Amino acid sequence: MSATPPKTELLLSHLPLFNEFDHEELARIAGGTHQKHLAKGETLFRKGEPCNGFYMVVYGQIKLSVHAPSGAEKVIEIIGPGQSFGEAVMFLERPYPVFSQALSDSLVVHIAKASLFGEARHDIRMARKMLAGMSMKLHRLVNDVETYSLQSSMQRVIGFLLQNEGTDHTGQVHVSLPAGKAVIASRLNITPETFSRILHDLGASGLITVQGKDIVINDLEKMRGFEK
Amino acid sequence: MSATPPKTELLLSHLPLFNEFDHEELARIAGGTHQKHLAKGETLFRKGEPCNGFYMVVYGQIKLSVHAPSGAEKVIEIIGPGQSFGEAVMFLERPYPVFSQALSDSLVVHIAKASLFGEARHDIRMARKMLAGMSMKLHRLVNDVETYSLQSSMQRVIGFLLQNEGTDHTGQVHVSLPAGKAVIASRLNITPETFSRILHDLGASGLITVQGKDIVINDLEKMRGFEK
DNA sequence: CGCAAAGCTTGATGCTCATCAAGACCTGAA
DNA sequence: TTCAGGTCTTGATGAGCATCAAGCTTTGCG
Repeated sequence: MSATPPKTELLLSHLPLFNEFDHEELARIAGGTHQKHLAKGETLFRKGEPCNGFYMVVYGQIKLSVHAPSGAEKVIEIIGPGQSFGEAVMFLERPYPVFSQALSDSLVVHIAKASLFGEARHDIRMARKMLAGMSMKLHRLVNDVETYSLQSSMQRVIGFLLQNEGTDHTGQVHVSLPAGKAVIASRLNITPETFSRILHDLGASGLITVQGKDIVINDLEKMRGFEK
Repeated sequence: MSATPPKTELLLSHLPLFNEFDHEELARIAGGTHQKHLAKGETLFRKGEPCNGFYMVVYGQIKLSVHAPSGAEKVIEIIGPGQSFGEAVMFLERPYPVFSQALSDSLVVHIAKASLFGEARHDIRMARKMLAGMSMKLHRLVNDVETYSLQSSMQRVIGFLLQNEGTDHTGQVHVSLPAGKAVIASRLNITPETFSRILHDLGASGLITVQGKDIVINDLEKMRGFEK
C-alpha cells in the first residue's frame, strides 16, 4: 500500500472535463491542484466556508448535505468516482451552501479556480464541458424536486432501486446499496424507519429480496409499474 | 398601443447575458431570434417536446411545472422579466423536462441554439455568463430542495413572504403576490387550502394583514424569527 | 348591471409519514 | 469469544398536511 501516490495528471485525464487535453496542458492544470485523502467520516468542508475551486472524486464517496437548525440532516447528493462538485459555488464566489463529508475512505482532487482560466483556447473547451456538466446537474435537481413533490415515499424508493439496478453474474437483477441505509433514506427524503418498512413491505409482497446491502429485484416489470 | 413591435436588439441589450455586446454583435444575434407573444394561459411548450434554443422573458410571467400521472401539477418556477430558461435543456440536447405556460400576457424572445455559437470570441464571454447564470439556478434549486425537505409549510410561506418583501410608498413592509394563490401554493409545495389557512393564521396572530393579493408585514422581526 | 365561472376560504375527516422507544442484529477490537 | 459500538428493524402513537365538500367572494363579460 501507499507506494507512489497516483499521478495527478493521469487522474485528470480520465475525467470528462479534461479528457480532450494533451499532456502539456494537463501538466499545467495539474500544477494548480492538490490531492486530498479523506478517512471515512472526515469533513471536507462546512457550509459557509469560502470556496476557491472545485473538487473531483477519484475514489470513495462524498456526501453533500444540509442541516436544519434542529440538527436534522438532509443528504442532497452522494458523489462518486469521476464526478465533480463545487463548480457552481466557485463561479458565484460564494461560500459553500452545503456540508461535505467522506462516506468512506476517499481521494479527491482540488482544482483551484486560478489555475483554470489561463488561455482562452482552454477556456472555450472547458467552458463548454462545464456547461454540459452543470446542465446535467440542473436536470437532475429538477428531477429531484419533481420526485420529492409528486411521488410517495414508496415510489421514491422504487425509483431509486430501479436507477441503481444492475445485472449480476448469476443473471439476476440486483442492487447493491451504495451507502448506509440512513444516508440513502435521507437522500430519498424519508426517515430510516420508513425506508426499512418499505423495503420490508416490498420484500413481503415478493417484488424484491433483501439481504443486508444486497437487494434482488424479482419482478422488474411490476416494479416499473409501481414507479409511476 | 401596439405601435411598433419592440426592437429585439434593444431587448437583448438589457439582458445580463448580452449586456457586454456591441451593436454589431447584437444585431447578428438578433438575427437568430424571434419574439413570441403569449396570451394568459397559453402554452409555450410541453414536457417532451424537442428544444433548439432557450427563452428570455421580456414582460409577463412564465410558469414552469411538472405533472403527476394523477394530473396533479407542481410549479417548479415562475420566470419573470429579464430572466431566461431552457439553457440547460438546450445544452443537453434533450426534450423539455417541464411544461411551460404564460401566467399573464407575456412577451418572450426565443434564441436559437445555432445562432449562439459563431465566433469563439463571443463564445468565451457568453459561456462565462451562462456559467454564472446556471450556477445561480443550481444554487436556487439546492436551496429549494433544502427548503422543501427541512422546513414546515408555515416556514416555507414565511420564507416566501420575506423573499418578496418590499417597502411601499407609505413606508410599510409589503408583499404583492406575483401570481394566483394556487400557483404560489404549488410553488411552495402545499395545497391552496393549506396556503389559505396559513395566511389566515399569520393574520390572526397579528404578524401580517392580508387584503387580496396585497399583504402587509406588521412584524418583520418576529417573522424572521419564525423563518428558521 | 347581473350572471357565470373562477378563485379563494372554511370545515370535517383521514392518510401518510415522522417520532419516540425498545429491541435485534452486525461489526470490529481486545 | 465476548463485549461495546454502531446500524437496522419493529411497534405504538400522533402531528401535519392532503383530500373532499360546501359556501363565499371576486373577476370578467354580455
